[in-house]
Amino acid sequence: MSAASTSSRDRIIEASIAILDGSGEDGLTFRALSERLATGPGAIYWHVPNKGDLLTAACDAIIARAMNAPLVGATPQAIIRTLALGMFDAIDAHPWVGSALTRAPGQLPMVRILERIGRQVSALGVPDEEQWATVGALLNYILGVGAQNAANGQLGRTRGIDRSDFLDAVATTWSQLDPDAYAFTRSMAAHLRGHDDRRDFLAGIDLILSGIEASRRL
Amino acid sequence: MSAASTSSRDRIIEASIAILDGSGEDGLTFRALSERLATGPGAIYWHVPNKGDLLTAACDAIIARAMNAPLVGATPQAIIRTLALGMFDAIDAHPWVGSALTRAPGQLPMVRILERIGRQVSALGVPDEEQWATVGALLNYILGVGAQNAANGQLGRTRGIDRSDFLDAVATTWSQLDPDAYAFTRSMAAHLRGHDDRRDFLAGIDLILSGIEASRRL
DNA sequence: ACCTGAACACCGTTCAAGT
DNA sequence: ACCTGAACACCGTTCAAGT
Repeated sequence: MSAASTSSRDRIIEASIAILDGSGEDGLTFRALSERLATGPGAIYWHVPNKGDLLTAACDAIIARAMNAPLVGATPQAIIRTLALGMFDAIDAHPWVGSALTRAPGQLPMVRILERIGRQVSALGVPDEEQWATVGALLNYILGVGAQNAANGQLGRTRGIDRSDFLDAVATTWSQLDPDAYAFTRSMAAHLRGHDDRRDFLAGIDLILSGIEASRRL
Repeated sequence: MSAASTSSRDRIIEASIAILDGSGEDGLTFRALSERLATGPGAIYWHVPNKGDLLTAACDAIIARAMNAPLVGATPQAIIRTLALGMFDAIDAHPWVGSALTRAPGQLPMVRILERIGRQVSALGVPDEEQWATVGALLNYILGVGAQNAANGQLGRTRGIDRSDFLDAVATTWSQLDPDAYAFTRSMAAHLRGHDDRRDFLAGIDLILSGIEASRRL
């Protein structure tokens, strides 16, 4: 627990996060990593078993910070909203976390989120046999948004276009779709441009929360 | 529209689906693909611009079949349930579709789902300015489950363990977590073994649907 | 117009050899 | 105990050359 000392493994993970933030998932390479750490590719394998585990460890470092933030909120609902927003902001700042999360099912990063949200679902009074499905709904929704954010970030980097240019391009494509076959999608093209991701994310959380409350009243 | 003729591109996509189903995402290689098609790797590039687009095209073929199935259901809610289950079953049969979907945001596969679900959300009477967030909640939830299914399938293949062995391993790990720090996760370990993914998936859809209905009543 | 297959510039991972 | 760096077995993609 000596906060001062930093192990080789910690340095590897920190360097990985820096590379992932700067160059995305494709940028994280054992060669790039070893260059940054002024060592050989083989050295890293002494501390980390493979690339998948390295990505999960980097992901876990981010999730741990987000989930250990102090929880303000009077009600379980308010705390769930705070936790969900914490996840959104973490993934927004580190888009690669969104895809890293889904690739490590049942592992530590996911468990941290499961635990935090699960306790609030329990506090909400959801009966035991419904808790798993209820937490799952919240978790999978957060995961879906996260994965989508990750994909957008990745696309933006590889094609060198920023977010609003990308949304513009999608909106244009949508508005040129067949009016009969894609009436709804066309009607959404306009919304696409100006919409606030964070606000929409929270609206989804609120929808699930009110669904939980409605179920409780039956 | 001559259904009898099959273009080279169609043959490439069919072969890709066969490889993806049999060997997973890592198995889809331009070399493996060209071998199956009895041609050279370069030939494929005449019909498909790159691997990403190939994956999206294969994904779209699966999604198109699922979304074009005849819709039975008296109410918009019932139709949404049918559509969602269609997605679940498609991803269950082709796990790679789950991750391919998230990697093609705003593109055709996603638009097909958006359109089908969006129309029902509209039929539900959700006001225009809430439709985007509402469809997004359903879509992102489905996406999250799909991505998780894809990851499970991938993990199962690379580590050569089947689903129930994997769940067993996760349940064992969870039950050995710290009792104070991970009380909720530990209590879920038992549920993990016997749970029915498809039923839980539908429970999540119903939670969102009842959340939508509750919002409408305000 | 479409196909061939060698070649290029990379990967993750291993492993003998060092300190 | 930990690091080095060459080597192995792959990738996606390109492109001159063919038909």
